Amino acid sequence: MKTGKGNTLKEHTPDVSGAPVTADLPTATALKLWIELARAAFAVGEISKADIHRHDLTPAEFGILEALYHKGPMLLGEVQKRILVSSGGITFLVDRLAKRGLVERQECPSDRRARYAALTKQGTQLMRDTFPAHAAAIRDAMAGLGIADQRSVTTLLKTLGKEAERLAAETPACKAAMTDTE
Amino acid sequence: MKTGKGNTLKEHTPDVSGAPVTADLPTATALKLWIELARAAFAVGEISKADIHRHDLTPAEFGILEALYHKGPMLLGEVQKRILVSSGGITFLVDRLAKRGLVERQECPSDRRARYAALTKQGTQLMRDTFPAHAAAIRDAMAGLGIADQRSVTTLLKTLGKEAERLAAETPACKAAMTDTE
DNA sequence: TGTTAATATCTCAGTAATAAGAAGTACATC
DNA sequence: GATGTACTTCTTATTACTGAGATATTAACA
Repeated sequence: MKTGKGNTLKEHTPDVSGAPVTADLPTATALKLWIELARAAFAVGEISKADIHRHDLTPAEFGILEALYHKGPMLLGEVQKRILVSSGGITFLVDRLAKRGLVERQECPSDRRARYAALTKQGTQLMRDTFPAHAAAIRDAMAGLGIADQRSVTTLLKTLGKEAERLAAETPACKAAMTDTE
Repeated sequence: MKTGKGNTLKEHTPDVSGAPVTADLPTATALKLWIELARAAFAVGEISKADIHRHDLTPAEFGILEALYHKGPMLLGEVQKRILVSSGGITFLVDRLAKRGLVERQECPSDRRARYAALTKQGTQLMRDTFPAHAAAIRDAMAGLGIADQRSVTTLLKTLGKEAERLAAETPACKAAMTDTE
């Protein structure tokens, strides 16, 4: 496999010789969860990425197309928040999609600084052709759990994610990084 | 996270105008789960990354140090499988850590192709100093859920992840990528 | 009005990583 | 032994993206 962006981090299980790091129970529990969370997200991400690469797109590019496909034209800043890239990144990515004729920029009548990104006919067609198969690949990737389990994990992860995002937003070091994308 | 590297992907919720993509129930459920899985992993990854960056390390570098700290000297290939980077990546990362005096290469007596990576005294000391705080940061990141919920999510994600990895391993496009590290 | 701050996008140098393949080494089978 | 295959690390070129700052516009308020 390859590591998706910054997506590394495995095993923290404290055991072996020489270097004792006996974590307390809440910490040990959280570390185990982090391992499984990272592993699961990575594995599903690989499946998603493999499918996306079949169309010569990066995950970030596909994220943009997907957002525009489902929500219609969006301001660049809105897309940026949604797919979580840097401000430079969204410009770069939209440029590249525009060069391929999948996306176009449109002026914003009420704010001359801002630009909309919108799918072209070709871009819409591409998504119409490819999204169902992509969704099916994700569905298959999740097939280890039944629907009921998937629902409960979703609920719990939503709670977990919200709190982590809240915490990240007030962590000094993250704050700088997040204000850019959030 | 990062997916990093490649860890993007948000919302697939099918709604809006013009472009109908009404997914069936299992697919819609899986897509919702994927959104929350990616968001949660990303948010926790950001917190982890912010902590790691305080020591001027990348997540991948920290992953190596962590593995060596807990398991002792390992073959480069073993480390590579563990932290999920490419074969070139592990060479690059160990080089960089070696330049900083945190890690050293050791010959393998039984196989002259292979090299061990091992923490230096300085590297061990660094982990001793920084790992507890890092573990605490992860614990706080997970604090949105109680211990019992964390345990059940861990169990479910383990099942999910195993199946996704199994599936990825037999998906042609992933296969090539996986054989490199797994 | 003029000044200052906040927004929205863009530019560009820098970087962590990947991908593909080279080189050396081990091993199985003949 | 000789030969072909598989494995382990390293090299080199390329890439997708970040981060810091530039530019242009809007908004806030004295």
